Amino acid sequence: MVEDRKLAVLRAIVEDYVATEEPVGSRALVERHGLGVSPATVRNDMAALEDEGFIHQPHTSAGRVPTDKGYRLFVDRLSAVKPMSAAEKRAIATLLDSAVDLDDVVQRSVRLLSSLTRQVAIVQYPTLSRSTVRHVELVVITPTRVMLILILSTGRVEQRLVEIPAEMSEAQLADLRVRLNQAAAGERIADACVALNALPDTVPHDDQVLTRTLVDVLTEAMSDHRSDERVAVGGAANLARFGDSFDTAVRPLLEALEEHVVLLKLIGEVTTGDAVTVRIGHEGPYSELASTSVVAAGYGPPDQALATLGVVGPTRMDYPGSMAAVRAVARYVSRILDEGQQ
Amino acid sequence: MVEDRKLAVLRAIVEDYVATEEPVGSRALVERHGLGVSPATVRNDMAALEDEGFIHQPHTSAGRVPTDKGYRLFVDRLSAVKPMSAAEKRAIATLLDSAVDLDDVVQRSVRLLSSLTRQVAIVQYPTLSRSTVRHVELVVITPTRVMLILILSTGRVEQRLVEIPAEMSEAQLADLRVRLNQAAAGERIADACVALNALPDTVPHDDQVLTRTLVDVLTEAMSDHRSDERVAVGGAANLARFGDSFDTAVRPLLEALEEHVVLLKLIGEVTTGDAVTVRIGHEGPYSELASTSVVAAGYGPPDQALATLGVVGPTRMDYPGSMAAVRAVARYVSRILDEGQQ
DNA sequence: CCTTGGCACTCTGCCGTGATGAGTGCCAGA
DNA sequence: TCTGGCACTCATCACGGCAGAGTGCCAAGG
Repeated sequence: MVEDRKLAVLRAIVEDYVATEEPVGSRALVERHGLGVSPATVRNDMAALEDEGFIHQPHTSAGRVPTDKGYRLFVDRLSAVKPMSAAEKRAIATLLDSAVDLDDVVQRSVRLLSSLTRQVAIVQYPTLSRSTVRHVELVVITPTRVMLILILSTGRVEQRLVEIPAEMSEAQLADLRVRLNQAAAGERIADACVALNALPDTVPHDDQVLTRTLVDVLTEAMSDHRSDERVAVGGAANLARFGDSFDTAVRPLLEALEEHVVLLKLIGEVTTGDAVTVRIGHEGPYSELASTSVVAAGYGPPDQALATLGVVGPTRMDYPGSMAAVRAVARYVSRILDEGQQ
Repeated sequence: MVEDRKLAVLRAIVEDYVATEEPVGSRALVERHGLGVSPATVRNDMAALEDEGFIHQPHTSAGRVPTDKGYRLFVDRLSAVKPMSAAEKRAIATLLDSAVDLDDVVQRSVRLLSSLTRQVAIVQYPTLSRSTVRHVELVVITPTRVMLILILSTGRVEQRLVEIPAEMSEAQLADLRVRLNQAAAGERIADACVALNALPDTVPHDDQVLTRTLVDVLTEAMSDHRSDERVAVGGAANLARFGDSFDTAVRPLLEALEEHVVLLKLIGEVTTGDAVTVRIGHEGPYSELASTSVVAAGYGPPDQALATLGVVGPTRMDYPGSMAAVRAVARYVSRILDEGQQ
């Protein structure tokens, strides 16, 4: 079937171009892949593929390079996600299992992803919005200062130092601690905010101001967007590997890496939950990053994605490998977080 | 005085080279700086400076470029730390004043430093070793799991989830909390470890195993070197500005930025407390970073440096400006931390 | 109808050449 | 001690020609 061979040619072009980083010609193609036809035949197919917009030649008498559309077809129909080797799986498992806390899990994931894919890795911290409040703790620092500690189901801890208007007795403190936890513990962030804000009206008049102060700080801490926006980045050194496309890929990416909001938007628009999302070149939201691709996946409990992780690299990247690594890491991280949960 | 003019020539060469990034010749020198002598005279001085190893010419018939030794002389004797403008001072103050917690202070400092100097900024988190324990908190998560929270005087919070061998009553928990705090609160890390480790012997026999478990986790958390080694990095996008020296400067730096241990060693060997340290090119500990310089300063309470912050860039950098920015930020951060202390 | 070998054509990349110009070192004179 | 002059050295650039890779097209064969 002719159509089949054309797709085989496209696949071969993508694979060769990713491997060699150079435009690939018809001769090299038939030699390296056992296509069983002559270069001339391949040339005809290439001309057709070019007409359809899947490949493109930088100039007459150069080899062909896949277009974004070509990569898209490759990812959608021509590539199988290649399974991780047993050794890689073991490496992932042992590295992540020995993480001591949430921060550590995220840090290790970033390192893992970047070294597995030899690409820039991005891991979003679990978002607050979908997690629940596990505990609220009050600690007296000085007579007029209290440290407010908020522990969430994801393991994230937020602390705030609060100035209180007047001294407070141990009994008051204990009472308040109980009340705060009754209102918030076990609730989702949004629900906890509502419950907490109703709290001041239920306490003795003398405590109302104090309670209001604390509740305000708590709700601020919960809705603090900083926490939603936190990401970890790693593997920037891998950018050095494609020093050739410095201005089109390295520089814009370096700039983007500083802007965590940009990164979140890059890897963030993943709705499909478990599946791996691939955004190729111009498909992404930023025109400056038109020659980079993103491979990302959500992670978290099976039913709901807490956050996203992924890698960013040049459009000319090893998609099957990256997709496999991203999927594997996302799964393991989900499992780790799930275990830490109870 | 001849010697004086030679130094003036060196200063002019450094300033011009930093500004233009190109080897500077005798003619350009007398034109741009009012040296009052002819190019020929300057050439003689240059020849002398070259003999003494302060400057160097890439090839015959090229202008001169300062050597590391030349930059060193410039930094030590020829440059005054240029004071920050009032606007800059205000910007630093307002940005840092609105930080909400330790993490935020560090993050903001990194951003500040990198945007002030247009260089890569590195800020070490305050080290544990010199800080004191402010409070230890126990929170029951499930009947056999306890969240242990350690709050330090620097504002740093460490949390650990601990499996306990048997269920524990509220009373036991409260008792233990008091005991732990009596032993550790207010003490330096090292002293707290000693006191805590003596604790299990003083409690009723039934509680000994439990206490031992918790104490072990606490001491582990305190001596956890991860925390000593934490650094924040920012401004990597500024690396894009010297894309010319990609292989000699950008690539090694990118690689170093991943290795936080390396970064700590880079900015870390500062003993002088308040003063700004400059390490130029080969003076540093890593031969791969021979064409980069580090400007760093310790910060923390007046008497003791808690940690270090600084910038890394090409040897061809604006030393007076960088030194001023580093010093200013170090001072403001010290003040902020000091205020947060009480 | 598809495939194939052949052939002319079009580029890019590379190399050697020569001209240009910036910058130096040195020397003799003020 | 400074200065102007002069010969000299290199890097850089533009130019032209050459080799090589790769294509498109065509006519012949399965």
